[in-house]
Amino acid sequence: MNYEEAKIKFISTWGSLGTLWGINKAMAQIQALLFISTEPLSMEDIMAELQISRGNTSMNLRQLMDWGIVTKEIIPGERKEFFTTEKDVQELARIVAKERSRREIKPVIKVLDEVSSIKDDGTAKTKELIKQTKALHELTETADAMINKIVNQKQNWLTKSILKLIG
Amino acid sequence: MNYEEAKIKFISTWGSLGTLWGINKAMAQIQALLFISTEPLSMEDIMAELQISRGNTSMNLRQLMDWGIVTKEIIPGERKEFFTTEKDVQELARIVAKERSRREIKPVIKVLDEVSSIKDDGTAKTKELIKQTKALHELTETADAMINKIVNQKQNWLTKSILKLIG
DNA sequence: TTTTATTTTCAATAATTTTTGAAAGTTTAA
DNA sequence: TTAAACTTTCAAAAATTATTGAAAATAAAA
Repeated sequence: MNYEEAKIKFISTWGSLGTLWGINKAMAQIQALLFISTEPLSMEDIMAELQISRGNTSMNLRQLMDWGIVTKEIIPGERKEFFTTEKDVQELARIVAKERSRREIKPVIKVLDEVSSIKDDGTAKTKELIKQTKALHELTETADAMINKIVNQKQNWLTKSILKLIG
Repeated sequence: MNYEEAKIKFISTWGSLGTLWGINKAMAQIQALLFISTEPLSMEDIMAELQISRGNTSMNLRQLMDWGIVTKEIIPGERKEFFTTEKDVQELARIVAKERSRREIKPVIKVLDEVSSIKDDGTAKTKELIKQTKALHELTETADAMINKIVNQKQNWLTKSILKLIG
């Protein structure tokens, strides 16, 4: 596998993994492209590399900036805008975890809390609903807290020392 | 909020959260319905409750069984098939984590390994591709191992004692 | 066996999501 | 100013994904 092949394979794989961290294909591919690029890229560069339209590029770059993953670079003497992505994988994981928590998990925790707090009317089905949604509430809250804690750690959790700790 | 309202709210919220754990809306809603039901439900029951077609119900039940989340129950004297879901949230988390790892994360780790192993031709762009995909490979592998370890623990990680440990 | 109940399959349809491209908007330079 | 370079917006089109429903398949009962 040469450079070009590897690059294409990486971008397309990372793109289809987008769903796993809650973003769409084009968005993930733009991020992937920037992630392995040695210098900032313009919209033209991105359009050409990924063969996508101007509108698509513009909208997805905007979303990536909303997430805080991509930033605009001002290059002296250039009129075009250039873009870069966060290059540190750990920081990237931190941002993604925080955003998903805020956008998706926290709202669900709220609903689970509301639903599990209805008045117990004594019927079996109400008891079951309360019991099960309470359990789900606790699970979701703990998992959310855990992920944020791990990802926000100052020390490098990638060193796997933490794995031993948990084991 | 009364029982009916709470039930509807729970099912629809859990359904739209489906994407977060990688399954579609109907699939998540069927699971949610079974999760708060006090007894096994037939296909008819599910169709009526969720207002979805027979084909849809059949296909999504099959998928849930493939995941190992839902099981068929034989009820003596009944000709219809009945279904139940795993009721323990911790076990549910274990199954979901294991399946997602197998279906989605492991294949990505493999690609990242391949891509990061290309020959270093000395150019800056190749060096960057190798460096960044290596970092992503390590991140993904560690996160995958960590999640599986946490979720497979015998002791109840929901008790939050583990949170203190990590902190 | 034949009939009846039930489930599965799958082509067609519907719903949703993504992408395009051109007009409108903005910014910089002359 | 005005013009040129560049970006954003958004309605329409394309692509993808989910859902339906009826015919085919399967299983149980008569």
